[in-house]
Amino acid sequence: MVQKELTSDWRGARRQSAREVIVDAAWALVHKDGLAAFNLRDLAKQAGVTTPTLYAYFDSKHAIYDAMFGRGAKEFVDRMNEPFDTADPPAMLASSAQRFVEFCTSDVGRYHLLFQRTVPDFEPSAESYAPAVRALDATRKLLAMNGITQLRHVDLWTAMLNGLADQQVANDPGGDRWTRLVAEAVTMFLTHCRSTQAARTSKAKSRIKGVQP
Amino acid sequence: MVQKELTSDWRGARRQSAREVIVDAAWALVHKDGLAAFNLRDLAKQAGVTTPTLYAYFDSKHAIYDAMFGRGAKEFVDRMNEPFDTADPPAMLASSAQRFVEFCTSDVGRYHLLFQRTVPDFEPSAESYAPAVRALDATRKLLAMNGITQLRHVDLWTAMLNGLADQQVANDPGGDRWTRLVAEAVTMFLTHCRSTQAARTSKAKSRIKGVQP
DNA sequence: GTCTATAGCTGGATAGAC
DNA sequence: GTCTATCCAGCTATAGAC
Repeated sequence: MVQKELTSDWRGARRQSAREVIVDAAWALVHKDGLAAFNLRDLAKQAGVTTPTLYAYFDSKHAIYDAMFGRGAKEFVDRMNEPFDTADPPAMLASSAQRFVEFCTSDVGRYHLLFQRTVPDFEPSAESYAPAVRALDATRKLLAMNGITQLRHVDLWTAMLNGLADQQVANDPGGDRWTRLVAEAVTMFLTHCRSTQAARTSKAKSRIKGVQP
Repeated sequence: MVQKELTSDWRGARRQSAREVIVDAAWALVHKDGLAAFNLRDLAKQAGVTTPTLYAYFDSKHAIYDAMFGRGAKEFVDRMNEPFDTADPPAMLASSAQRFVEFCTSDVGRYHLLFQRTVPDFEPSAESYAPAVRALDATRKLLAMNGITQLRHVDLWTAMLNGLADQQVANDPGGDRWTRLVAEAVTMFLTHCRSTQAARTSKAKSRIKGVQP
């Protein structure tokens, strides 16, 4: 029951492209009707095949979720790694934040699968998850460019952006009540990190000079 | 098919208390196995009755969700409105934030039903939702005590706390990786609001004095 | 009101012909 | 590999006896 992932021969290539077609259809359905309504009968119809044919390419529904997750994670890292139209670190960070929230709110089903883990008993495989890790690394790098290296602050960053996206999706879908707050949130965050950074630095200097607070 | 809500006579009171027993059992199950696993067979067993008996007290599964939501919302407002052990507005706000995140993370199923709306096609009735509105009003009042009255800032507050709770529940259940950041987040938020408040005030003063920036 | 029994539906997964 | 046909599990909801 092992899935062939090889694409070295034309046989594998055909198989792989057929899998892609199915994943295309799956995302089209989820985008239209939401993740909760997703089922294999509708998927087969959308892909122009029958249910058993799906099982020629995937072992189970969860395997399809996994392929969908992989696709979504790849879209995510690709979007987050697109070049910025500025070299100013704070501006890049703000851009990145905008991208993140826009990515989340532009496809609610994708957001639920990738970030909310709303599918019972589903966990992505390491392969599918890998791109998401790369995206987080890119974010960490961007934060570091702004002098932000503490895990505490990285976590605060993800929580803040996730919260904005979540409120937008849950309470004002299609609107901009929370997305429009992104720039302000970034400013708030940067100001805060700089001030605590400054405090730490001056504390360190004081210690060096032997001064007690 | 209308549910009797009257408790004026002993008949209605008995009925109401039977409903409470069922809702008790429902929450016990959800607390144990999660919201996604919740079904009526298990609920009947837990409540010590059979499935049809549930329908003597509720019209549908959604009606049970609604009663559960009402209970959860009441717990929420009760917890949020407990007296604070301080009269200092910023300290009260910080306490409130701690309470909120602790409330969310202490029962994941409850968090999903109340705040994530993860049940397909379920929306709480106005009656069940009412306590949640009162809780948000209380939060608004607390923020106002700290000089924060703009809708923008209220929304930023809810997004930030929701984000912290969500990350905690989704990525570190049972831990404290994000909950321990609450105090810092509150400080960041308050500092930010004060500074923009000051900017607005001085801008207004400048306008009065006829000074251009 | 409470039970036994079951209808009726949905949806994942498979057998076997072609 | 793809189909038709079907199985089977799990679930909400109801019929009818007591």
